[in-house]
Amino acid sequence: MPESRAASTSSAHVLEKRRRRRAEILHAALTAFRENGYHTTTLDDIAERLGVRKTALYHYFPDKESILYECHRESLAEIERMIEEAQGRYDTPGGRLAYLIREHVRIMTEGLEGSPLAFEVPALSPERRAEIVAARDRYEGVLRDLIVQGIEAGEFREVDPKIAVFAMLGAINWIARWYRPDGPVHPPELGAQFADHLIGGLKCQPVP
Amino acid sequence: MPESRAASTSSAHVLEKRRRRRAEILHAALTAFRENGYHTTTLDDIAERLGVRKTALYHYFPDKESILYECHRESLAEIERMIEEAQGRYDTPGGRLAYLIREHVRIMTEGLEGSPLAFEVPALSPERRAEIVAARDRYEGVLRDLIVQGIEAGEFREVDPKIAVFAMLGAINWIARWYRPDGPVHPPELGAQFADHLIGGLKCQPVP
DNA sequence: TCAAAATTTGAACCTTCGTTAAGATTGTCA
DNA sequence: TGACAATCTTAACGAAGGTTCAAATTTTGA
Repeated sequence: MPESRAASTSSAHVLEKRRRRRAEILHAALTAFRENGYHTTTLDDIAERLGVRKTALYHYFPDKESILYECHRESLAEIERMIEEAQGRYDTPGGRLAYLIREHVRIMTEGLEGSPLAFEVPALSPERRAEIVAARDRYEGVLRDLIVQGIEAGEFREVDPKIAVFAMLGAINWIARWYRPDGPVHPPELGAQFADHLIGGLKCQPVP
Repeated sequence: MPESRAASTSSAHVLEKRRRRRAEILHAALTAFRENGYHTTTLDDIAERLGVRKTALYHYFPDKESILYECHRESLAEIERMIEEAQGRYDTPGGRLAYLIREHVRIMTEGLEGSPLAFEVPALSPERRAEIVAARDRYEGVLRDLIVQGIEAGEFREVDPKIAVFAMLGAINWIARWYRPDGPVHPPELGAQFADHLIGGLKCQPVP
């Protein structure tokens, strides 16, 4: 069972090579999942993108769901890194929120890393789903807190923070559905407009 | 083949009964699809919700995909009815847009009708998918036009209309992912806040 | 260069689930 | 009530695709 082999038996070079191969597989899988969804993507599909037979994948992952799971883990790691970065970086809640939106958009578009996190969560086993959902909830909590702070500071009007966060995350996650790297929309402008749109909507009372 | 039987052979009463049963099946399927996704939902799951064996479903629909397809058709009909209603109803682009957002939110929450339209599109066959996507594109075009009009009228700031529409639809479609009829969020407030948030964000230049 | 480890392959297995066929039960209506 | 349609059930099929396994091939490192 190569999957659980102790690191001590292999040289650093071999391990590094293996790590890279795993990353390649994850990337191929991620793209396939994004294009066709988890369930309609077969292991053959993923293997074909790598010029290999599907059984070769079992040398790196114990089963199909684990591939999806690792995609989720990577997304979450990226999100959490982003939250770290945001700490004490801007002095207004709106500023921090704008930063998070721009970064999240970047993550969603760069390498499409955030895509599976947006969809395909129900495909995971209960335990893994719980883990992913818990992490996602933490992130939502961070956003909610920023909105509450913005309201208290008078920067935002009084909205239901929970609903506002759902609106933002919906807009961002939906990117996985329409964005294409070779399309006309470019990530930086996308992030900027999303930040303006979603945060502007919290600041201004629309006239009825 | 009861699926293609001519109407003339059956009485109005029988046809009406059959129509209601079909609606029941669609509703059960819709709920199941929404909770677990199309692919993880089995015909047994749907049948169980109706207290019936899965083969009974074949008396009403030729196959599983057709059930999903009919869900989509109903969603689209609802959306198109909504667009009709909006015609010449408000005099500013922002007003019409706000109406559409509120109504779309209502459709998404009432009976969860809009849910499958939001997700599960890739599960359809190419022909059917093309049909659904075309209708969805028309809807997006309506929204885009309203935004362009709003910009020209000076009601909105200058944004990329396409991106703005994706932000709105993302926020709205995402409702299917988190909204629960027995949850704390109530549709009318949800629709109102979404309209304020998403349209307010088009009106006001956020200070950086 | 050579033995051991790593990687990939081909073939077969097995489960799930959509689907079909034929018959039983229920409902309709003259 | 009786014939016919409508509805549902039981049993079984078959294809798709994830998984296992033993063997072949390639790579590693001394």
